[in-house]
Amino acid sequence: MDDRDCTVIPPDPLLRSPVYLVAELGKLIRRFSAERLTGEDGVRLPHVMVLACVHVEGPMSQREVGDRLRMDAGDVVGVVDALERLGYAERRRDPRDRRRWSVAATGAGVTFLAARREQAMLLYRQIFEPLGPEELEVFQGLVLKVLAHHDPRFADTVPGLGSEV
Amino acid sequence: MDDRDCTVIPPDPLLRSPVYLVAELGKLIRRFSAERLTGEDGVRLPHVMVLACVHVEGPMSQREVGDRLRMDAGDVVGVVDALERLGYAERRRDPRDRRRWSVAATGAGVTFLAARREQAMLLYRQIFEPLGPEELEVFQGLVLKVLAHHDPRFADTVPGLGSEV
DNA sequence: TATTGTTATACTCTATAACTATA
DNA sequence: TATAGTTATAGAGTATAACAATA
Repeated sequence: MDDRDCTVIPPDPLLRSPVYLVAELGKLIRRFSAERLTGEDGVRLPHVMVLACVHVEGPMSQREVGDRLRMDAGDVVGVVDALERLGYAERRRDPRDRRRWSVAATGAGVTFLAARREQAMLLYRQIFEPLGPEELEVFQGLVLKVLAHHDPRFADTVPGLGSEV
Repeated sequence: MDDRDCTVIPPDPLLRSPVYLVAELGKLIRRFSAERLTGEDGVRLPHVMVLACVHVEGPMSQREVGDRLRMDAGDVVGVVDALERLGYAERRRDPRDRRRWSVAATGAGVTFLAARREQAMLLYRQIFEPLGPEELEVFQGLVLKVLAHHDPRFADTVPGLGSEV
């Protein structure tokens, strides 16, 4: 048939273009996350990200969470709603600016995060398994270089080491 | 509190994790494509990919297009519908196996593709502008390594050079 | 091969409330 | 004060991508 007729131009430039490859890698990550990271409670990657954000960097407004994680401010609302329903995070009015809600992780949230973070790290080590530590470092550096070029907010993200989730 | 106990790393590991970085890069690419690649006729990236596929590799069935581009077979149907409406592609019986439909690019499609491909290449050169040719090569190699590890179909995609769209 | 429907993500638009700054 | 402008949150709604189920 014509599936494998060893064309003179064997592969296809499309299948090696960085844009296509990044899209495929994104699919792969989403599939992995959905299959093996989504909890019974409906907690998915964005929830873990937000929770980790307010835990690692301390309580902050929803707007700040959105800025940090490059999430739409409106979408943060829903994620925090879910986290609050689960008792993993809580909102308090910022007494200094009552427009703001300060989002903080609760004790239960921290406990949950510890377990889920382990799970996530294991998962992502599996995804990037074929890359050695130096290669992973190079990879992160290259992606950061591209991102920082288009979004100055990535510039202050020092290209040092540290790959958790 | 427990926000800042076990962490000596100031910025935030999340903001440098490969998973997060890939997701952000995906957003960037989608934003660029939507802003500067979407045609008046509603032709978007998937359409260009499918058209390029049947042009570069020759006519093939929709199922084969889906396999090549890792697209869902059902989604290919809609894309080919649109391409056919625009006169850029056509479905015809495969003369060698009349049970099969084969999708082929029309003359108008090839003309359109040439222009749009130029546009796409320019766009993606801009996205990956900060990377030099060697760096881009390394980047592609690393992504391919990860993909091939999880999807054997990427294995035969030789890690040679060739970054078009 | 085609149709239909579901889900997640990213985004837009609008409304409201609380803040800031100025007349 | 009073007024105008800005910001944080919230909700509704849209579009796309990826996929499942089925005809």
